[in-house]
Amino acid sequence: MPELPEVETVRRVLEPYLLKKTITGVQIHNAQVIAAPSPEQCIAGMTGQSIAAFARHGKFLRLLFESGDYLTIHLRMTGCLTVQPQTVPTEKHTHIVIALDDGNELRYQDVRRLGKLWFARHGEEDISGAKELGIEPFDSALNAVFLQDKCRNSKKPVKSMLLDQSIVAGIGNIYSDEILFAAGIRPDKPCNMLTDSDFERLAAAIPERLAFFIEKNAISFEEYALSKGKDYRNTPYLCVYGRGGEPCLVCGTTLQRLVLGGRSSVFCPHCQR
DNA sequence: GCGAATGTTCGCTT
DNA sequence: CAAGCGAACATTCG
Repeated sequence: MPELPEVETVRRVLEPYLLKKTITGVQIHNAQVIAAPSPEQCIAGMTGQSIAAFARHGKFLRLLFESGDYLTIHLRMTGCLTVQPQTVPTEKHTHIVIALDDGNELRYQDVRRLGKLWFARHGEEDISGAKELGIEPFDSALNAVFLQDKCRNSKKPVKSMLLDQSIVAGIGNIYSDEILFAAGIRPDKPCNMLTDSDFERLAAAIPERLAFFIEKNAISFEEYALSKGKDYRNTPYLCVYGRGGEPCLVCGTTLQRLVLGGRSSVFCPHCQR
């Protein structure tokens, strides 16, 4: 459950089932996903805590406790959070189970185990990397001038700039391609070659596309639980991602695939310049 | 069997 | 020294 629209969907779906709940116990089936501190400290630190908020920053999720302590979660490629009754058997690859006082459990499942969780005390330095994030895509500070400033001295492909979490937080490989398609810019166009008009269209396309996909991802708690948190409703609405070799939905030109920074990128050579 | 997959970080080479 | 690669993490799927 990876990019900002999916992470925001998880947050919205689970939030009502987490707020005001108290943690009655924590099971760690695989300590590999705990980045810090030790599993014992995580269990001792979280047990008895009451959940005050469930927040998102870029692709990070954070459980904030009444005490000011907090648990930061990054799902990376295949991490997945669900809230299920204790009576429902856990799925394969469930690594962390956080029992709540209403009989439900917050479960962390991750096939590839690339995701990470960090528990931290109030006032303790956050080492998750979340504080190195750039601005949120929906922040009014995200405009053409902001992007232009970040791109001034860079010859990097514009797609790499979009994937840089320290500039704009939350964009990943799917939505960077979708944003560039919407903005009509080739993913390999160097940042320092972007025109004023490119920056304007890019600044508009970022929040527009992400908001569109958050809306398309909307799902009820029940449906989310049924699909084990793995329902990817965005797929039917993707214009370019995963469609290399297929015709462009706008002009019919065959979509091209290329590799940038080790990530596959698909674009329309006619619509994107 | 091989390559790729919604992400990030580290280490090595330009 | 910055930028830009590939590898690593680990598993599944086509």
